[in-house]
Amino acid sequence: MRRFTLEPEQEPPEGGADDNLTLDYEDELNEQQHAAATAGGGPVLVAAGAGTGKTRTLIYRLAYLVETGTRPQEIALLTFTRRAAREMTARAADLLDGRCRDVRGGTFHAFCLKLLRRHAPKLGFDRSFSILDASDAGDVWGVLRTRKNYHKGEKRFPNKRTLQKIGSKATNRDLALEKLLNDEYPQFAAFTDEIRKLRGDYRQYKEQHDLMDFDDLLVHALRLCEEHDDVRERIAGRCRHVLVDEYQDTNVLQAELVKHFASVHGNVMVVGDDAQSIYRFRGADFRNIFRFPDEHEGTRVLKLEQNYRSTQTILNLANHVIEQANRSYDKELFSEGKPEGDRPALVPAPDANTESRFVAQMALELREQGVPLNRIAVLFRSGYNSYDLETELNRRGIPFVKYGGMKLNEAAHIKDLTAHLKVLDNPQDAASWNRVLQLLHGIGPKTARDLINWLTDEDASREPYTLSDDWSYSSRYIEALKELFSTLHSIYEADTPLAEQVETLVRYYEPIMEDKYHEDFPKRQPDLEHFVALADNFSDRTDFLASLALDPIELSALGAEPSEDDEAPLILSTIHSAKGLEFHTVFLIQALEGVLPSGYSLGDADALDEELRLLYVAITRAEENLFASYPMTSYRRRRGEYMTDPSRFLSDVPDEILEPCRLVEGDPPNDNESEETLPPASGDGAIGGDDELPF
DNA sequence: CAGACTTTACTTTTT
DNA sequence: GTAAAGTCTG
Repeated sequence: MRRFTLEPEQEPPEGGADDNLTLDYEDELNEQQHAAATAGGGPVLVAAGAGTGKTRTLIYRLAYLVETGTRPQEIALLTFTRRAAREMTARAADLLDGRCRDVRGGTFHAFCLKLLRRHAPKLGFDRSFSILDASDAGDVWGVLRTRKNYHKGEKRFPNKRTLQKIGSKATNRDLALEKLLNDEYPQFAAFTDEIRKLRGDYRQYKEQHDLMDFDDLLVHALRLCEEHDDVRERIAGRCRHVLVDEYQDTNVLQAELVKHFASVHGNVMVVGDDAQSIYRFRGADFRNIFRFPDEHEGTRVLKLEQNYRSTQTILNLANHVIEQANRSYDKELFSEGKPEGDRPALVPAPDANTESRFVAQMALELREQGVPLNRIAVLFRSGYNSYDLETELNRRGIPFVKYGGMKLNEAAHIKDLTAHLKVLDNPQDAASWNRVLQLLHGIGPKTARDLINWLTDEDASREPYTLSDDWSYSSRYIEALKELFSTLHSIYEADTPLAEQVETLVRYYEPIMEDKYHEDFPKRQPDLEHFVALADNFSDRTDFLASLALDPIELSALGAEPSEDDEAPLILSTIHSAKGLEFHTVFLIQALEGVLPSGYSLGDADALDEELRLLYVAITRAEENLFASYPMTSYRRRRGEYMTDPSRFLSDVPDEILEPCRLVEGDPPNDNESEETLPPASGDGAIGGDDELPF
């Protein structure tokens, strides 16, 4: 017999021999960054303060690994958003002319999805299982809740949305239902047994119908690793290096997953900042970052401390704010190589619209000074905090994009349309059938339920999307149902490209939408076209639906497609969505008690601390200027106009750190520097020449 | 039983 | 401004 000898695989050279490297890591990075980027194998924890070049370090880390012989496919880069993953791999690819492009990366959820698509049968699921987003999941809870008639009881039973939240929290925090209910939902503690039963039903339902919600992606990936050693080894074998960004925002499940992914090669680097943990509400636990060294033996802890982003005056405020926390954070940020800068300003405005005018005017002034609009961000706690500003910006024709608002797939008409696609993708998906059927005239909750029972009948071996003889349809809806089925069936049979399928559905759905939303049909209609265009980027329906769920499109970003010569837009963003980004100037609006900190957090010290960290994140986004503003009066439907209080986190900050300012209406008078002037209150003709800008 | 209509309560942040 | 629950009518 002939023998072949395989040459041993070439081991990547460990650091040191930097002669062959194309990048000068020592020159491009500071000492601490360099240490992190070129660290050898084994577990490494990088504790990085805000603005210390964390992203830059990770990018150079990627480049370094690839340059020293790790194949990009064997690097797993786990980030918090897809945007972050894309940006990072693209920037690393730029450094090494494309060589980093094949790094495997994405969110935990997306990464797990890929694993599960491959291995789902081992867990009793079909490979083509569908994904439920939070609202789909809520719909399933709703179906089960009605089925059990819990809503008819004497006392108020939690609604489907709340049930979904409760279930998800218990899963993500790995918490007993009873404890969660007692601690956080005492008003529903009496229903513990019912909710537990319902949760069992929910789990069973998903298994029977090949559905996974967001949490299941983590839970089942974990099961895969725990119950199938061979699979775990195969997966982990392909993770020669695991890199995790924003580790302070991982939950218990994700921390476990990281351990499994690194279980073969043991090369895992996590980067994070406990002071920036802002996802407690979805089960994140900043303590993960402290536990990491205990869980991974031989962890080296590296620190990034020098801040390159912000001026010292901005950092003074950040440091002062974070000191108010119950827990202490050991990092004191100091600025490196930046001028002192202007003091951050605290700007009270008489009302929300004045606040909006202030922001709009300042943004335009900065723009005149040569700061591009997309280097200016307006940050706020919740999506609705910017409504007034959006109106004001529209009125002035200032272009903007908003992150963290309504998503395309959350709009009712898009959900209707997607439900049809889901039913095509998975005829067992009762929640989607429920939505689809109830769009038809003559079908309400009861009829829909009966029809669904028949449609999703397990042993039914009939051709899908066809009517059956042994069912008595009412004449009330039979015509509509026939049309629905013939549309679905034609798509099912024809196997046309996805975009055409969607096109067909749009043509079917449009009249229904016109009827259902006739008052704002014109506003919604363009979205349907966008949706078709979106589908055109995918060839596989299941992929399209998964991407829609895991990588939702900002509704506002769709309307304004960036044509080349359009000016870059002003950035409006929730603080959460602004994580990891930096801007020349930051306006923090609605810095109000009850908003930031949110009214929901007031009773709970831990929750309050998280609100404080949120403020800290907002402040540390700013490079040069920071304006925190709030309206002194506000308006709410029931209460009418009322007086507000500024955020407790900002009201007691010494003047040397946060400069109190005053807004003055009217003509620009004296040169008092602490006063910003506004043009006279609007009305149509009142806008001065300064405001008529060449947009 | 569906659907139009009314009343009521609630509305964070994201994968 | 919306979604869920309640009420009335055909």
